[in-house]
Amino acid sequence: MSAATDPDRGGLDRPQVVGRVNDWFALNARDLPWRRSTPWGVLVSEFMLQQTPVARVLVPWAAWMERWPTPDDLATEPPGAAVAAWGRLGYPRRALRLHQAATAIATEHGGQVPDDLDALLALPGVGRYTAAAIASFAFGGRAVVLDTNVRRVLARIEDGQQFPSASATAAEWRRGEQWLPDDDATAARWAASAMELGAVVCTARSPRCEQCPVAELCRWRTLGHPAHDGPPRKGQAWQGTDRQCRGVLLDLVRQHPDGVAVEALLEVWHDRGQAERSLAGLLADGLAHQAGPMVTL
DNA sequence: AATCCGTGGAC
DNA sequence: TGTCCAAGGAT
Repeated sequence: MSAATDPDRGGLDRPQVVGRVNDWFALNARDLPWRRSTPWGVLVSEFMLQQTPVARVLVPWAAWMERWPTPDDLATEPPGAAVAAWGRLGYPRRALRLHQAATAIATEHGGQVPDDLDALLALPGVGRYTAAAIASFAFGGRAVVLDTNVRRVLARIEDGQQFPSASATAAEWRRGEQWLPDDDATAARWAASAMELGAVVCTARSPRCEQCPVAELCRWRTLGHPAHDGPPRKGQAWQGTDRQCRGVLLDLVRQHPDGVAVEALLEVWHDRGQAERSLAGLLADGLAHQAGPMVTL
């Protein structure tokens, strides 16, 4: 069966799409600083970019790399320094995991970020996406890089759907393998270009189809941009949650490098019981530490 | 598999 | 103004 008639591909010529998107990327790639950095710089950027937009990462990433240019530099310092430097990027446990990853790289990999997918996957805070991203972006390797952008791009081009499912399925990872060009260089380029397309053109809210290099090949566009019809995509609750409470508490600790009294800390949240529970969680997670009546990072 | 885990910008 | 969503990972 030819590629043009294979129903699994929706009549899509995948190599043609890859070629067009890669050509588009060659002319339109953003000049992001981690794209001209070291493997460590790439790793740091990937941690920071987990659920955090590029625009908010640029400044903290530069400061981080200035202060800790290598994994050894970070591993030498206490975890609290990483949490402090993380600032308001969100999900501060990522700072802890980044410190743990740096420590593992220092002790188990001679201070060099590994280029092997399995070795990367074994690092704290590195999952399937991040391992593939580092292998591909930092080392030019051939790996399936499947993030929210790529998932949305493929859902639209090939499935004709506005949005992919809530989380990546085994079928999507298999399909990602089928999309992957044979040679390392083209595969690495595709990994970056597909993500870039999703990030700046094929966006979730307002896709810029007029700027898309594969608009005439896109099934979603051909079908007239049908709205999402699957199960409603539920947003995360926020008001009054432990997450909000933890955020408030940790922010106060962050603002006081010399420590905050437990009593003063618990007073900033209206629900005493929830504040106590949240503080206990932060302490258990290692995001905060208590010495007598005082709490520090 | 479903939930939890921060923060801020865009609309 | 409130909702949505952003280069996910761990449990």
